[in-house]
Amino acid sequence: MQAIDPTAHSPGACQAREVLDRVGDKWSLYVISQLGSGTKRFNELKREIDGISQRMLTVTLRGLERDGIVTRTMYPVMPPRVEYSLTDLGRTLLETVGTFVRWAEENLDQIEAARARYDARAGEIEAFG
Amino acid sequence: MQAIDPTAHSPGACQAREVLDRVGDKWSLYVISQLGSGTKRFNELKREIDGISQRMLTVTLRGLERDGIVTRTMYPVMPPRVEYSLTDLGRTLLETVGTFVRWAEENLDQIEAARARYDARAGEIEAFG
DNA sequence: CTGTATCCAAATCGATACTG
DNA sequence: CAGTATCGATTTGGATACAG
Repeated sequence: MQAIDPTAHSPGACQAREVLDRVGDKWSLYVISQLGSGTKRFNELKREIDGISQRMLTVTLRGLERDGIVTRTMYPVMPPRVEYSLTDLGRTLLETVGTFVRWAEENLDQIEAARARYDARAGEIEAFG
Repeated sequence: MQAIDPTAHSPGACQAREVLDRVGDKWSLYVISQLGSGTKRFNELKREIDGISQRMLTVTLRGLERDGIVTRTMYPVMPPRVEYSLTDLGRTLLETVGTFVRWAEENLDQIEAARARYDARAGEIEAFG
């Protein structure tokens, strides 16, 4: 790929970081990934994304909605029903996120192994160095 | 893409998050992106990655080295010379990161527009709602 | 040049309690 | 059900000083 060159001060490269910060965080990645399989309700997402708190799901969904990546549809019934789904823009992002998540899954073993080697070496140095 | 299903408790899906956390953060993305154009020295990276502090560059590089994504080569000369480059694993990640960063750059305008709309609507509600 | 160590401020996040 | 509000703990990150 083309390396990003901040020295060029192209508006795109400088502001892209802000986008990556928002959309590249752990929970956003998982919300986008989950919404890839269709429209979901709030608690449905909460159940499916292991370990996310209500607060973080709310915050993440608001951010993605603000960025035009998910839509929020509220049905004024009792009890309330709110549905989330990807926008067109969100679906283009889904492709990218997908390859990223798959990369992580596919290379887990290699990374774990690398970590083990690194930690073992660090331990050695601490003990005998 | 395939949605991640934490309820399945597949070892890959559950631990992939840990990998994404490390490799998906802001600074890692930029370090990987920069190293895509070749081997770099510490201060070279620091200059090229706008806004990164010495501390965060060190922390980020250590993490990526631990995960087997970058190699660190130290030349015992005075003054010290340390070179960083991507491993084979790192180069496979570069592809993925590249599409991600490009997505952010290419869709910056759409996202900014969406944010402006969202914020305008929120302002309205605050003022007249 | 390439770091490490320390301190402190700010952001993040989870838990909990409460609301329409 | 789908949130909001608040609080305290943890994490993160920048600034600074120092070292091989």
